[in-house]
Amino acid sequence: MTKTPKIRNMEQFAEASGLSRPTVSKFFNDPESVRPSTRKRIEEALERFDYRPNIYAINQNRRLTKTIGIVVPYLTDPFFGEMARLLAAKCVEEGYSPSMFSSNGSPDYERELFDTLRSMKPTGVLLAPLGRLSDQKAVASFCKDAPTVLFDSNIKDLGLSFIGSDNAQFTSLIVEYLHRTGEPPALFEMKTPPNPNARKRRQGYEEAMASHGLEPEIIQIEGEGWALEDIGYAGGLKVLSENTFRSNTILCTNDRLAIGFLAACHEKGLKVGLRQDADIRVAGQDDHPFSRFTYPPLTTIAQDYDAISQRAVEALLDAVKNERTETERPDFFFEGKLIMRKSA
Amino acid sequence: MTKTPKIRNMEQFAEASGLSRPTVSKFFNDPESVRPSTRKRIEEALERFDYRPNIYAINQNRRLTKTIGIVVPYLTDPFFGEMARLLAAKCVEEGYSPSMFSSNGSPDYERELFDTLRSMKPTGVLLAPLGRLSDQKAVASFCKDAPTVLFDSNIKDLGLSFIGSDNAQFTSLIVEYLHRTGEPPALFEMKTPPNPNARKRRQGYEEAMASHGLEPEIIQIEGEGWALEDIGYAGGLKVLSENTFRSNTILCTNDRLAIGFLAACHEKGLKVGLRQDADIRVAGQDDHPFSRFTYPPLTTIAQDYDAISQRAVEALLDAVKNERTETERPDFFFEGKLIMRKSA
DNA sequence: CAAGTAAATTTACGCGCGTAAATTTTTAGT
DNA sequence: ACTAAAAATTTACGCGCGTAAATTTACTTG
Repeated sequence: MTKTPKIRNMEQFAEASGLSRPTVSKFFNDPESVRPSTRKRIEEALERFDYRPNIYAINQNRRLTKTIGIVVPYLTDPFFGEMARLLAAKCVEEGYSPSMFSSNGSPDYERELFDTLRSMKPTGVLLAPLGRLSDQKAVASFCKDAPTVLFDSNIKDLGLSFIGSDNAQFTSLIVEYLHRTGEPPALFEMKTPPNPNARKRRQGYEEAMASHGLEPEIIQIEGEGWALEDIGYAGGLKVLSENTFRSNTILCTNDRLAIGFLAACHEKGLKVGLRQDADIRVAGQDDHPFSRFTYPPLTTIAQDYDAISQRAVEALLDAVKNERTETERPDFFFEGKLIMRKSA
Repeated sequence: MTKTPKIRNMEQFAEASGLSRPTVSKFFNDPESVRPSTRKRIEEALERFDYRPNIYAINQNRRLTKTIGIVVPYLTDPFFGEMARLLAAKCVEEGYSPSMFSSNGSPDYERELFDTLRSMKPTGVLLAPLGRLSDQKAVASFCKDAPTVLFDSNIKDLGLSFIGSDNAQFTSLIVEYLHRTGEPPALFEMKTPPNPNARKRRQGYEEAMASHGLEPEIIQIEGEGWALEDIGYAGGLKVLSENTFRSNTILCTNDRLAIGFLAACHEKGLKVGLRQDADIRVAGQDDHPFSRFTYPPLTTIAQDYDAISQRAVEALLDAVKNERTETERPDFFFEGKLIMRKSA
């Protein structure tokens, strides 16, 4: 544990391992780039003298650093917490240092983060933009400055690639299920959703209903920002009081809204679920980490967090490696899996 | 928006603003350290030529960087997501750049993070250790290397300070409430909790019960790790099936366990809540972001996230400023507020 | 307006490393 | 064992900034 004299810099470490500094430097940039025998000598020296190159000195001279920025709109949202966590882990696996940021739902702060990220000279950035709230010009100019892959929330033609969900597939899958097992669903959504996925899901809903020869029924609620549970709760109370919708099956645009809507149902004394004596069925979309623990457990469409984060990192590194530009912009839309629980 | 010629370094920026480089350097280290008139000149130049000092070059020469590390055990847990988010925001307010990390419940990865953090030469680190799972020696040696303030999870005598909750107060508050409004609670806890707060809360429970002249009743469940909802659910199913406890009021060590336990109650067809016709009352501790939306809404004790994060940053910067050592180690335990909802 | 002080400037060095060019050593191939 | 190729070494420069010391300039106070 206690390692011998203190190594101050690469010079001293090179001396201690009996090599020259440039060779050691090569090793740290790519261990494969030196002869196996020298690699072994360096690795042995690393055992004896704990030394790590000064990250700041390294990065000062690199045009691009071995860093990847990760930006999510709101870290408290477990969906984004999980994404940030998985993305960071994948970056580490690939030998990069991730830097995580939360834009906290604020376009101003998102813009500040762009400046911070620019000054970090990262290899690339994995960005879940605020969506509708984002300063579109700022995002566009940032994407020009740093290799950026968007995820979760798409902005047309921006970035090297977009990784997200096939929202239309999500909705058609669950509409089909709900229709097959009971009344066709009404869609419960925000009038002005912060995230563009909502719009795609509405379109998906309309198409899915049409394909079954059904009349769509859309319930739009008020509310701004990212406190989706609150918005779903307040909006739910309102529409349940006014009783302005026909269907006994409510499909929420996303799980967070559904979680709020469920609370509103309980507040109104409604029995939720797929049993005969239930008053209403409720479904969500996303398979939020908590959806398994709502009452009743929420029927929803699961995103494949792991696949999405994996692909996002791959797409970024691939684009950087092959010096792709925004013109190609391959997008990946992952399909969701129906998770049948007791709420619908 | 389009700013004139490109500034490559501080030299050129100094020239452009008609000042010398050392003066400009002083400005960036502390804008107050230059005369108001020169400050104005620099700020005007900043408007015209967007320039930001190279962070790597800056940090290379500083013994300590203007960086603060933030480490949480698990970013997907909204409690930690929220703490990380708030801590990062406070750091920014104080003029520091936060770096967030999640140790992902892994002692090995926590140790790796320590090395990463060491090489970052941060001004300080805000660390929520894994707790019982942490490599105690590694934490201890890290605390010696970098100014570290612990939060959430205390490890005896380590770090410059500890910021957390007054766990005994939490428990006594809610025990008093539950006792006053119905049967005194049984405590529902993990046999081997990952976090030391659990132990404190059990002690608090035992004391509180004793102070009311009541016999404590402790229900211990199996389970390892941080998937607390799952553990609470599985453990809940088990104890509800065996029906081995007397009280109709269950106080969970924390909200996440309670969320799992609630799901188990529903699975077993139990009516939860404070109404006459309910079978069981359930309460938690922490006021987890999701607790407002459980069914029934969870009665709990609220941590003051904002105050805790504020104090943690203050404590760290204060200790660094005054070069405090681990010997003093002032600790802060915040009191909780009873949040009465419908589950108990 | 003088002296005294505070601030800015000039000059100069160093941080720890990347990296290029020229040279020497080691390795692989016949 | 000899040669060509590969790898390592030596030498040297530069990156963008912090920072110290000595000096000059600007501001404050009576």
